[in-house]
Amino acid sequence: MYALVDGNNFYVSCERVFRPSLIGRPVIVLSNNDGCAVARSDEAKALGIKMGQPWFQCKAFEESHSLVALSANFALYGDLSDRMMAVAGSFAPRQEVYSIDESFLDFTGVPGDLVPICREVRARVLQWVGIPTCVGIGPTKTLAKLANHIAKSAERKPGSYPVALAQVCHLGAMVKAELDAVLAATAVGEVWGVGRRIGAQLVEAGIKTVLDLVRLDAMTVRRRFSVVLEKTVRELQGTPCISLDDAPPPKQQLMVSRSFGQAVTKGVDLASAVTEFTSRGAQKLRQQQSTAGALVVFIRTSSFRAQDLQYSASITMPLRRPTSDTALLVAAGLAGLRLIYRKGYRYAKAGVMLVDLQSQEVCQGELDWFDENDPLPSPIPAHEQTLVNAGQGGRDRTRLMAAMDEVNQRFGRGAMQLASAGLEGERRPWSMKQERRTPRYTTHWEEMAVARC
DNA sequence: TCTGGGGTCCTAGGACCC
DNA sequence: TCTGGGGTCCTAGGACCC
Repeated sequence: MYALVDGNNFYVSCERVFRPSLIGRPVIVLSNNDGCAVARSDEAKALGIKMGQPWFQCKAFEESHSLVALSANFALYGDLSDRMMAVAGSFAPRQEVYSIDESFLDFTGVPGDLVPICREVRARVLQWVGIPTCVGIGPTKTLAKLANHIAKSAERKPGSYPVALAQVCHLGAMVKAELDAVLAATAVGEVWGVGRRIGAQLVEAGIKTVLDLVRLDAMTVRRRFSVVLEKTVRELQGTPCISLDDAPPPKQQLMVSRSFGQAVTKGVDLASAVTEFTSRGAQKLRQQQSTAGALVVFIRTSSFRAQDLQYSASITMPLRRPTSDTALLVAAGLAGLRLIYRKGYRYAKAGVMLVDLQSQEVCQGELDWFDENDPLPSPIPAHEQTLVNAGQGGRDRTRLMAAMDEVNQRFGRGAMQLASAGLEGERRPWSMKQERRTPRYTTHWEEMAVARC
């Protein structure tokens, strides 16, 4: 049996841990640049605010309904997530952390009734971390996900499901008639793996509820739709097709991109953004002990600004050899930027993708030689190449990167960086708008919560 | 004025191989 | 007139997830 433990309105719940006055009020958390709502409290959902709705469209609720809107505080959410995962994980032999607010627990081999165990999981996460959760239990991951959805609905919307299913719902423990009734009351679009597109196609074909879907023949589904949906149907029927992944493999690609806080026109500002994004990417790369074989850099204007001239471009920069060296990757990124940058546009976003990732253990050997008349010069400037190629150089660079990561770990992100990243403030006109961010209570000494008697 | 930032998997089709 | 039967690898695009 699997259990899915999922934080309720996670970002909002994190904010409420340190500001209990927000409990009971409509609260939303905004995406980067305070762009749109990415988390909503139940009260905010009741106001009709949709997931992903632009902030300027719901701003009026601030006045009319005392809506509280906060900038995303990922330092806080990430830290509370780690704590929540640790507490939940202590209950089962295996755990897969699926996203910032969800983890699957694998109870295979654990004796006894899982419902009281999962109630205890819920209670302990609430007491030790302060985050309310719901738990769904089922013989497959898809059924556990569905059970979680039902547990949440039963808690939020009384009357939608039997009260007994609220907060903790065990689909594997139900008798058939009871299970069928619950599945018949759940829309097909709520199933994990059924998105907007396939959901609409299913409804069109008369398959409206989960019960309709679970009663289909898996092979027919494969023929009429896809093997992906076939797996989903088999999972709903109780046959596990998606295994628990408690040690996810390293990422195959890494992306760092941001929309800018304000439109950017100057190349030098784009260069500072590309430097920063590439540096972040290189750091992530070293964290998972990978190297990148190529780097994609892209810039684009805002498609929402119809009155602006539109431009979007990207370029793939192959690296001479796979690397995780910040300076080399940034050099490639900036060389790419030079090739795609055009004057006269109001840029809204830039990003860097690191691709062709492989383990840093793998290292293709190469003879060191340079031909000044090389008709296809490498994108990496010659002086950078000599830096790494010069005998000891490789090892020294690795130590340099390790030292940089350590400094930034200890003194905060950005404590040590490349000069082309620019300094805070006017040298970084592209930096994110975050006007409503709460303190990073648990990760920054100077922002720690103060208790007053 | 103002619209996020990441990821994965699968399939089809083309190029190429023997 | 008649033109095989396997493979692999790569890329682009679509669908999904949070």
